[in-house]
Amino acid sequence: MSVATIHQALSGQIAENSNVTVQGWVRTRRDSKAGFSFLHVNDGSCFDNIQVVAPADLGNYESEVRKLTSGCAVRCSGQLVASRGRGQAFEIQAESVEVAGWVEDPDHYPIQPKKHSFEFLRQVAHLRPRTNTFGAMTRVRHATARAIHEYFDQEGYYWVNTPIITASDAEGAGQLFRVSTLDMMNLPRDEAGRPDFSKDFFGKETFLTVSGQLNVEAFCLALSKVYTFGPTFRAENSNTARHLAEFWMVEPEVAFADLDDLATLAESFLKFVFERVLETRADDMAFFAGQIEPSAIDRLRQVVESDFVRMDYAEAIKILKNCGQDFEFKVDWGVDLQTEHERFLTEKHCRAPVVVMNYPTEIKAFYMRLNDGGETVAALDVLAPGIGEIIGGSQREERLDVLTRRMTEHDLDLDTYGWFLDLRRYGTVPHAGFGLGFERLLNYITGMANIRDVIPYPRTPGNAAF
RNA sequence: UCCCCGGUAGCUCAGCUGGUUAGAGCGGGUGACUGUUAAUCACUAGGUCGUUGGUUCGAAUCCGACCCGGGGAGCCA
Repeated sequence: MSVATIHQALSGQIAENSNVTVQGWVRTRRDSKAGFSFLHVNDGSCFDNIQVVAPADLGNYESEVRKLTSGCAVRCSGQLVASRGRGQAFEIQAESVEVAGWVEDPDHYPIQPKKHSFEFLRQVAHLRPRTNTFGAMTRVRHATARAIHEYFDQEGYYWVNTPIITASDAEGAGQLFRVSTLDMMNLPRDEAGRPDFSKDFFGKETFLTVSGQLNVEAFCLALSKVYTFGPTFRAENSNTARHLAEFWMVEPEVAFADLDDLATLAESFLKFVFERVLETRADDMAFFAGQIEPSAIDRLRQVVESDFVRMDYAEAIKILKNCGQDFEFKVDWGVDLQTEHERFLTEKHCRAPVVVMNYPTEIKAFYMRLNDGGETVAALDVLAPGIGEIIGGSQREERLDVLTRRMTEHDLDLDTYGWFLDLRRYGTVPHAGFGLGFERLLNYITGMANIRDVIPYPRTPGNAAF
């Protein structure tokens, strides 16, 4: 009697009429007076449950099987047979049902076979993996991460694990989480009375990273094609469906590449990932399209099949000014595009993903490459129908004198970033990269509305439970 | 951080212009029925109405404060 996953049992990988054992958690139980009970069991290996038919002549039928409720852990052995009922091809005719773990106090078990609000499920984050939605989310999250690694691997990129703890603030802005082992009740002080970080663990002030980009640039200028994929931290007091204090970010960085090369990469990357997820998690995507967001599958297909439109920021502004649409935020050259503008461009004007390129210098970060004339930098945003910005990136400033000047303008400490400037001193080349919020990508793929529901344990202001 | 909305049974909610013992569906228990599909039917248990002050003869209902949750904005990925 071999142990099988429910996926194996249901997908025809196991010969009909052979004996199998499945292990998982009961979703529902229905009793039939004809002399058996139906157990629906899920082990997370696929979206579907397997139906176990438990006959009344099992030794523990009255004492145990008839007392099973949602959430009980069971080991079921028997013959895998063609189902006599509708709704599933195979089922297990049980010869034994062993209860591995009971549910204490079933009428208070939070996960019932019914719809729960996502707000409620966040409060039981340790049990929500047992729901259809979070099972599907977890598998799609995995499939997406895999697709990302697979894409970069086949394109010759190396995954670089940049540090989580850092002494530098990558963007010169944004709130950071402090990392310290100092005794907060008894802080060592310098002469000015300020905390003396030279006594801290690293001998200086340190934080959790807000981006791996600066660190990965060093590897880019040696290994040519690299990317980061890891956790990122922002201590901003943002309370929205799109922000987390701890999230995962993907940041490819390519040497000998310009902004157009980057736009090409972004397009090919997104298409590959969407296509792969649709292919590998068809069951879960069907669930998201059926229960969460009707367009979930169609809009991914549309991105895969469409040609991305490329336009300059200046052109985007011109379109928005002349389109006759009344926007809440006025459009003019020099302003950053609001979500309403981005969505107009991608959903109404182009009806396709749009890459907006060459933004005003003022509204972008110091490391982005200054275009001729200095008015704009070589930055791009990829806008997708239904969500807006999904990727932001730029060609990097590779010229030492220009970068030094811009860092000074942004009030950055040149000593802290000495190593970053070194990269422009020794064999500098044009290079470019982008950043993609992994959870935002998952929101887009699954149609889940809140970013707190596409990460196992969301960290947001005032909430680090579990 | 700002602006709105909400907190009533294990869950989803109704009740809220103040007035006898606070309701429903689902879930739990018991029974009936059935190769059932979130089955169906009957019965049943279950609530200090977020906390705390106040107004009142009387507060789930009105007012204040606080706590928690959600939506929107800003910031951004």
